[in-house]
Amino acid sequence: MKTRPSTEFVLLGTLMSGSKHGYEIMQFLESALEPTWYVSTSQLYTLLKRLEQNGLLYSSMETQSTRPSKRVFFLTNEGEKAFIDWVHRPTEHVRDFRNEFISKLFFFHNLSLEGGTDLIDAQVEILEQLKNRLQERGKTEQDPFNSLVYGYKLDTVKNLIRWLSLQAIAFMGKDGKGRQGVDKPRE
Amino acid sequence: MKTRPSTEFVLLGTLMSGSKHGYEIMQFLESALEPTWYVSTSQLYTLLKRLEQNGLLYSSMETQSTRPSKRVFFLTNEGEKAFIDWVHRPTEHVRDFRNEFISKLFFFHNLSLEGGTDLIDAQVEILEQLKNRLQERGKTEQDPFNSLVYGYKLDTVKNLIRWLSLQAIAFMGKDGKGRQGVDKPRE
DNA sequence: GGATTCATGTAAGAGGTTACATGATTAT
DNA sequence: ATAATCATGTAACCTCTTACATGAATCC
Repeated sequence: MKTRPSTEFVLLGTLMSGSKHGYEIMQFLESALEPTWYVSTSQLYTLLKRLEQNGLLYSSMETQSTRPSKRVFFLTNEGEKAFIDWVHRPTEHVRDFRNEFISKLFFFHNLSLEGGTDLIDAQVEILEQLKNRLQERGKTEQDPFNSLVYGYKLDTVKNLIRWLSLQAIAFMGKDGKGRQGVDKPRE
Repeated sequence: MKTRPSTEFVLLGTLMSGSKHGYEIMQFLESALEPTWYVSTSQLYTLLKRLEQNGLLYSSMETQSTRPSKRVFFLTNEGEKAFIDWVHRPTEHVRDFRNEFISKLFFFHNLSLEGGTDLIDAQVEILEQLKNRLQERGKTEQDPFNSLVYGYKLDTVKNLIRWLSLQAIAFMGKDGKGRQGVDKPRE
């Protein structure tokens, strides 16, 4: 299965609150996701074109009297579904945490989506499993450099878990929705 | 100034301990840098060719009786200098820490280079500055999502500093060289 | 007889950056 | 006058991944 790059989902996400044209998306990303996500204008227009070709968006030109005409983009049902699936899915790789996971939190907040704490729980679960695998490896590792590396990774993962359990949970409770399912028993 | 990608420096580094042919470099990376760096064979040969074209390596074919002939690569003076410069330079961006900085530590260990603790000190210094900038930003930030993001980044940077000061320093002291300059006063 | 190891590469494509290109309007 | 804002794109290039291509020797 070919996975779509996160940047495309971020663009889809900006259209969840209503149709926008390219320049408007750019401004939105600059103001709202500034410390998290950057998309160059050239890439922005390229991606929008591709998303339309793939049926996740459609667009129509709007002529304006005193301004250049603009191409306004709308989500298709497929596009909306793709975004909703993505935003509820935890991040697989630690390297994607900073951009991808954090921008998911942004959309929970920005769009007042439900299930934010469930996403955090699922993400913690994935990291706990990784933590266990790293601890196993660390035990049997003989080489001092490899031990250092596993120690580093373990340290990183533990810190992520701590941050998720404290800061991210607090953020969701305060500002995002997502209190649904708190009583759902875990297996 | 166009900066060469880290993968090229890693290849140069593998040749610091003596000339090798492509397949040998591949095996070395698999065994010694396995949890840190991966280079596909196709990319490996592409990069070796490019490094030779850029004058950092030269090669000669060696025919073998019972095995396919192999192209053996040697560092040029320029190549050696480029590696030495790179390996002593701290990493600018946090996102490059995991691969780039850690593989620098590997080479200090693997090649018994001097100045490992100096590199760690310089890296800590860079992160301290970043930490200060993030703390400043955090103070004035009003938006709750942006606060979360700055908090996350600050947390990450603090953890890196702690890891460097404890684990990385201990590793250098135990196995790598790099005790030179320990008495050098800091400003 | 079949899998693994040894050994080297090319080609196509995906994702992203940088540079280039245009042009009217509005604010200073 | 000139700089910034509004508004959309193309082209070239870079890094890396995936797939393709070959072929002898040795191990099981």
